Amino acid sequence: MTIYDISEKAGVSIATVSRVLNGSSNVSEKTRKKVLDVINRYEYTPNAFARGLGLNTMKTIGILCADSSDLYLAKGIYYIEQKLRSNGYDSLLCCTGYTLENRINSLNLLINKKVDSVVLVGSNFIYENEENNRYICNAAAQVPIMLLNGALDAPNVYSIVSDDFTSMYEATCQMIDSGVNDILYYYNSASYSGKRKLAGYRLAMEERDLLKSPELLQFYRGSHEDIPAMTEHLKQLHRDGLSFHGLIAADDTLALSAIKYAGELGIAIPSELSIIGYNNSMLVNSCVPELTSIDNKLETLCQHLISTLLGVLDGREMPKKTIFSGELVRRGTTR
Amino acid sequence: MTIYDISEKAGVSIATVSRVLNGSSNVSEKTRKKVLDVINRYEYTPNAFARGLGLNTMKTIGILCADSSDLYLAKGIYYIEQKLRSNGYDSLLCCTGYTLENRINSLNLLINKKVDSVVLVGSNFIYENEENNRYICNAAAQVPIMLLNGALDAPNVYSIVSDDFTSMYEATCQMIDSGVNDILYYYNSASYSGKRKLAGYRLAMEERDLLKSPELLQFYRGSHEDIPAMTEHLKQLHRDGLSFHGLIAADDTLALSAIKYAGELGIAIPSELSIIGYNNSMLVNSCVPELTSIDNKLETLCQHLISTLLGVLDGREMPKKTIFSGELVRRGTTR
DNA sequence: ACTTTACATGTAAGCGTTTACATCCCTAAT
DNA sequence: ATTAGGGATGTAAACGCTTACATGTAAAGT
Repeated sequence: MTIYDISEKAGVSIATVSRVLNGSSNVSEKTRKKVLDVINRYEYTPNAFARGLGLNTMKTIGILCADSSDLYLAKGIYYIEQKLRSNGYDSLLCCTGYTLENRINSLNLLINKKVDSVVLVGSNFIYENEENNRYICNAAAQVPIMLLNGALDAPNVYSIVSDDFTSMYEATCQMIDSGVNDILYYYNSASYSGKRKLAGYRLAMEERDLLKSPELLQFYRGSHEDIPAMTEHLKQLHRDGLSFHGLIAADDTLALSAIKYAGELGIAIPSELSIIGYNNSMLVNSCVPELTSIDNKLETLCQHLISTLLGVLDGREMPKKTIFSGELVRRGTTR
Repeated sequence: MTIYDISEKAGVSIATVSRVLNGSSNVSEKTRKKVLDVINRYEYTPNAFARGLGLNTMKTIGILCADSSDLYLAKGIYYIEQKLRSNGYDSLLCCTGYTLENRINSLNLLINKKVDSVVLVGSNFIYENEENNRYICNAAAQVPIMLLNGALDAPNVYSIVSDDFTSMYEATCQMIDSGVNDILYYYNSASYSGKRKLAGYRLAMEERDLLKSPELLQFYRGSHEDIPAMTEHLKQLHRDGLSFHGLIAADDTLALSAIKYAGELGIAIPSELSIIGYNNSMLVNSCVPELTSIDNKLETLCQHLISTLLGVLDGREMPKKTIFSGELVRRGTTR
């Protein structure tokens, strides 16, 4: 069933059919009805390839992320997908894992698929090394690139970020003000936002001259899902004699492992150990006591990302970088 | 940069360029090299639309799921996406939510996008009412449909399911054998696999005449992420005087809420309350004690789904339904 | 009544591939 | 030397749509 069949059955030319298909104004109400009628009767839908060839767009946005099974990224993908769909766009998902080469390949692949834009979900896509970010700039030469929680100052790339630095700074200050001086920072990522979070903690601690030992910065290598391994890591630190009465984690899973660690060692929360997580994910309610966590307003970020994207695709001038501040949500793991 | 530019620069016809692009055999090694050289030098990539128009396939598989932010579904999507990519296919993701109308729309949309197949992730897509499943059959008339954890006997639809019935039956038997007679069944979905799980529990209980009260079947309505609400629900049951020394949950989140419930009421696990969850997700390690849970081998299912799909696309005869059995992974919430 | 205008519709030329078919040239068999 | 055969290459038609341009028609203005 092609546009020719429809035009024939409706007794008009293919141009007219195409016009009603594309909502062109130059069609009389009568013929529009007639054509629409035939289209519905035969359940005709235009061939997407041919349409793409003609229009050079498929109303599809590429989504690139490291790992769609990550709790936080999955949420981001979900919001973005939803909001795109309600604006008439589809999304093409690519999970790249964490190697640069795969990322470059996936990005090119998406662009070859003729997506109208690609949004990079998560800051793992931004590198310290300028050279490594060139693949993003190359891509941006073809289509606008949207960065969720990552920032890069380059033509045709737009960044939507949460102010992780300030969130972490303020959370640390508040924990210090509550009377905790020896605060361990527990993190597992050296990504763009990972660095910003760390910097926030660091500033708060250094301002008060509390960052006495490099041991207070603890990096966990390993799967972002492997809570037992994280717990074990903390227990090892304990055995090694490291002492801390506060723990700030760069992710809720890390914080959760701290709760387990405390539970297994009989350390009381929050009287002997205060804990703050990050992301305010569903995990915060899964534990006892419930986890104090920083909410970085993912849905707001996504909402804004999509409206920026739609603006860009519409040819409007849009802000290159937008920053949203987060919020500390207090629960049982802090005083 | 089109195939014409390349053919010109390489001094051959577009047909030859197309042949090397598609790995056709009828090209001399010398010209193949020459053309490849030009292609690489100019970083040419064929236009996906034009190619699609000619070949009528885009090497893209549609993925339909209710909610990609669901822990379990997200994992499934991840595995499928990975395995597709490593076989040269891309994936187009659609989250439909839980209404039939949205599903029908999304499915049609994917097919209009000319995907080569669509895989439905999660059994929420299968309805009791035969009539409601017709949308799947309609779709199957166009492209093969793959069902992950849902089954439908229809032409051109292939089902890959875990044997939730047996897993649940055996888990229930084991809990009974461990000395627990009053086992609450806690569930939140009446989907295809939801029903099968329930039936497994039911059989085990009824065989021993232990299903004394309908109160032992507790349905939780509400967000699959809202653990506090689930916990509250259980506490309400307790207040209402319902007594149980075992709880089997259709999902780990539900089981987690039971752990919280026990914690808040000072009920000892597992001596006073045994708990079994479902999915063996990352949540099982996030709590104290760690959660005994049924692993339904999601990765195996996905692996199998993809190889079946590739077989089907390859024109081979493939099994219409494949069943994998699960496994009870014992941890601290059971004796 | 005749021109102008504006709107509705049709015609045909792309868009960038794939591929059936035609052509050419070279090798090998007679 | 002649010819059949086959591999390499080119030509051109298709794929199904969009859209600039041409054409036609009816209402409005003179």
